[in-house]
Amino acid sequence: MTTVPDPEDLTARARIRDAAMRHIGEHGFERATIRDIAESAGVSLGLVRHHFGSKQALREACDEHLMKTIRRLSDLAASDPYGAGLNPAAVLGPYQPYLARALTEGWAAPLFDEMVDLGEGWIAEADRSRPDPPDVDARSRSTMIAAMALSATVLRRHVERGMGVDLTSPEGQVKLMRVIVDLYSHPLLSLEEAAEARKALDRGATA
Amino acid sequence: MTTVPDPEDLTARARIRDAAMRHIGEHGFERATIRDIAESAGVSLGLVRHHFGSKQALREACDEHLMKTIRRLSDLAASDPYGAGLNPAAVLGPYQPYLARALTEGWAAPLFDEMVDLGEGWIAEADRSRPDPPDVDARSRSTMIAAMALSATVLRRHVERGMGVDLTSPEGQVKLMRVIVDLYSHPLLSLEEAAEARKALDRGATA
DNA sequence: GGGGCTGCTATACACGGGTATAGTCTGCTT
DNA sequence: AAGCAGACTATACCCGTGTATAGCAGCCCC
Repeated sequence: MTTVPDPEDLTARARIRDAAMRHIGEHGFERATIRDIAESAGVSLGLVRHHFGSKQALREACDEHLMKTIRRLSDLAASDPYGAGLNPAAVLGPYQPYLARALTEGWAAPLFDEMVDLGEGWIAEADRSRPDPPDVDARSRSTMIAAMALSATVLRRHVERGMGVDLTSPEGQVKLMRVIVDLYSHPLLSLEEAAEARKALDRGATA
Repeated sequence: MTTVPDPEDLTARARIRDAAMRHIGEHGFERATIRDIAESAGVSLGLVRHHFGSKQALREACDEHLMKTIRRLSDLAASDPYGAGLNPAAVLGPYQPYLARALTEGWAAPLFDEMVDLGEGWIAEADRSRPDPPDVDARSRSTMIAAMALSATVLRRHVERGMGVDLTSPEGQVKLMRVIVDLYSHPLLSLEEAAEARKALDRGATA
């Protein structure tokens, strides 16, 4: 998107980082090998170590780059209220697979927390015009909303199969947004059903 | 939950399988070693191979066991409408980490698809009492709902951090359910906002 | 009671892959 | 011109881990 610069123009260090993000995104951290990454970047094995020191450090550099990129893109998307807000994944483009790995393989906690922070303020504001009092704190709700928003990214393969589209394609993105807009504008539970469910929980029916 | 049988009672084969599910769930398939699994199960390295043949085959046996367990539990939970339906994860107990790995590391597609199937019928029924016509097909919506329902399982660590609870504990489960019930009974988008968002999508504002 | 099966252990093999080291080339500074 | 630093390569090391083989004990069955 937006005319990616020719790989030849990038420094070797950047090429290695990008290759690492692709490989880790596709295969996961363990299965991604430094040798494959080096080959993908068109450099020798030793150069990877020269620039990053270790595989762990390479991963951390990728994380840092991801954070920086996401922050930049989310600032950019803040001006487009109905575009990116609902589907943060849409903005990430090629970084999506890496993000999914980062989230599910344990790291990337700060990124998730940042999303929760953002949503928390958003929710607190929405609560002011809400008729009934919320049953749970805004932060917990924001956490679940963040998790749900990321579910399409994290479970991308399954969602693509279920919806029959390629989520990296423009059509796929539009389809996904339509689904999300529809779901978000129609409650899955009526207020009565919700009240009943809460009662069941109050009775301690967890077992 | 429900008085787990004493590990000593289980056959070695079952002990190995259970240990594998724990280890893979905790560390992922790659980082889980056969040696550690064998030690956890209190058997020798060779016995694992004797019973399962290869690491891949061991994983497949775990998948099969997971499927069987989930089917059994979901049948059981079908009679408890407000209990498990909203939060399938609640039912899985110790199998949750393995399920998360299975979903994010590529396998377990049939399981996800089964959830989508189940939800699709559920949604088709709900559509009949819906005032406005749905914007997208039931299957796509069911897919996203399934993904969202699994997000707490897949992103468990992050959700726990955000909500400040242990999701394996009864209190954590109740808290999670309360959040979900609240979110599902209150649309995040008003119908006007949704209409506006759809318009924006119609105009092709994907970029 | 010997043959053969199953459950199980111990040990060895092979290799992938992260790490480490030595060395070359280029360009810049003094 | 000397020399130094940084980018880069080639090669070797070595440990972890999946896989394979050989062997042993108990048990059933004719």
